[in-house]
Amino acid sequence: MSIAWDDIRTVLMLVRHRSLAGAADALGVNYTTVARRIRRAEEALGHPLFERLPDGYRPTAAAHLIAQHADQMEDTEHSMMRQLQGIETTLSGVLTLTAPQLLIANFLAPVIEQFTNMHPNIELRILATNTLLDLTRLEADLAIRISRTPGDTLKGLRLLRQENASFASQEIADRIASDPTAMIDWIVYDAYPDLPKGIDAGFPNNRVRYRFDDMVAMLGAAQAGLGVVRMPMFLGRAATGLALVPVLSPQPYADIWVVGHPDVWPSQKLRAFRSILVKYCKTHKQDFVA
Amino acid sequence: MSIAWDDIRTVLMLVRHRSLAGAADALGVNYTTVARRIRRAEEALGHPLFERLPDGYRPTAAAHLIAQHADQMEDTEHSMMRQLQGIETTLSGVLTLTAPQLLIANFLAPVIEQFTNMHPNIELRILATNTLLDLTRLEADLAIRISRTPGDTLKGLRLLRQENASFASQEIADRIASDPTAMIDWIVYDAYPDLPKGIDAGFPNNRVRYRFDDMVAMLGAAQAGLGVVRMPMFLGRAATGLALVPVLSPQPYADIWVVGHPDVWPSQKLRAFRSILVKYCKTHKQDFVA
DNA sequence: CATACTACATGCAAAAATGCATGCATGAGT
DNA sequence: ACTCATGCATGCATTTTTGCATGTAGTATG
Repeated sequence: MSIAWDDIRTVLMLVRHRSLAGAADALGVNYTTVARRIRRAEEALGHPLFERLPDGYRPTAAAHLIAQHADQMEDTEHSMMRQLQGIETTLSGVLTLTAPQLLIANFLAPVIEQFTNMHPNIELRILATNTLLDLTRLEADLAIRISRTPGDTLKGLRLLRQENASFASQEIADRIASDPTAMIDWIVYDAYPDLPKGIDAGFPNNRVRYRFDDMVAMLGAAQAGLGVVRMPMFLGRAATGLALVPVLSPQPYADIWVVGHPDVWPSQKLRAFRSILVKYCKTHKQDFVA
Repeated sequence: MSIAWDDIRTVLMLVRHRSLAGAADALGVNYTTVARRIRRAEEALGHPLFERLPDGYRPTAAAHLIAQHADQMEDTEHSMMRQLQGIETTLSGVLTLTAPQLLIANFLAPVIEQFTNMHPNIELRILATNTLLDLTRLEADLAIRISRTPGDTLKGLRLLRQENASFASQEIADRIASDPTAMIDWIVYDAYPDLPKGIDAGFPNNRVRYRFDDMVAMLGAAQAGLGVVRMPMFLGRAATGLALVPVLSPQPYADIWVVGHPDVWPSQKLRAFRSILVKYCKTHKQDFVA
């Protein structure tokens, strides 16, 4: 009566995903393999672990017990992998980075290029995403985040302070300049559906015209001349066809941080990347404020 | 960059046993398999884990890091296996019991027989040993131990209080009875090399004649008429050819306990065994005291 | 009622992992 | 110097594991 560690992990995944296919995906194997490993585990333990119902596998109490412990084992594994990364000294292998897509497209691209040129043996993997990835699980080694604080248990470095302002197409900008009292149409972010605070008293007529849940889309809408958007300074400047409009005076916005798990932080690869990143940010500070 | 859990376990075993063959034994595989799994792990991590020296594999820092975490994972696995045992309700499968050899041979045999008759589907595995097995690692499910306390973190039930006395062959017993002042030869246990305390004043001449490190051997020596041995009441009575000699008056000795890990303790199989065991002990109390 | 979809079982061929036999290097014992 | 034991590498045959193709049951959907 004993069980292979790989099979423990398979039970965990099946409990977690509730279908052979889901578990198989998570494990990177075919779902038939999952079915067979489960059967093997059940035989090894002399204990049924799942009920085979017409709509899927349903874990028994024993399976839940296993999953609970396997969860702990997985935590330990992740901690191990992070620490292995942390003691890594060679400048080769993969380095995974995550950052907001707009920051990559409009600011970080040169950093990435410079890094890959300087360290051709490091394969840089970029995850452009808006959701926060879990650095504890090593979904990424480093994350560049826009937030007021670095993560809870993460180690972080403040790269830049930045400011917000209002931007619109050149045409709209001209119109506002010529008649500040005309109605100004705003494009706002879904999560903050009201008019931005701090609109200058010289522009009395404002209304929310569009609400988007995606900043890329808002940028496009502004470029197409649909209205005024509040956005970070660097973005308004970098995006073609947009002009600063003085409706909203520049105001501080969430800082830009680079964060990582303390375990992997000391790795040479990460040091190398941070050094280039920090240098680049220092020389481009002025792009982020008025 | 990731690693199979079975390979983590293999690294652990190789760090622990310091040779392919040792690790292979522990894992129940051929040593070439261990070598290949290690190579695979190194390739997966892109990291050497062992130096190949002429006299064996020597773990690198990374391997030690892995072993350290794998150790934790193993603890979790053991805890899992124990709890799985604990929720077991079927009266089938294996039940592993450990007890001192002399207790099995001279007292427990009927319990074992009765149990296997009542529960023919349970395969009873008996480890007759003097060393303490690790119940945390599930080397055994239940242990019967002679000691003053139950184990530290173990759950225990006191089965019997017992007393010691002095025994010898009939011939010696007769000689002592006819002349209490004649020299009495003692056979003592290596760990307590002096004459036992509490020898009755009526027997003034005593000396240590033999020292053994094994109780079975001492028993044989006493039966062969080499001298007087202090031993538990039940043993002196059960062993053929021995008679109680009044040199040492009966005195309390370490109790007999049945102990187990709290996780596995509730299992139906263990309950069943304990119930037979306890009943048997109750009806045989008198064999253990004067 | 036909249709598509999900979730799984099963048989077979391909791929991977394993065990075994053989050979080499080193160190200990005689 | 010779033998033996330990510890490992390598090539090959076998076994095990895996993936894929096909088939079935239940469940929506129009």
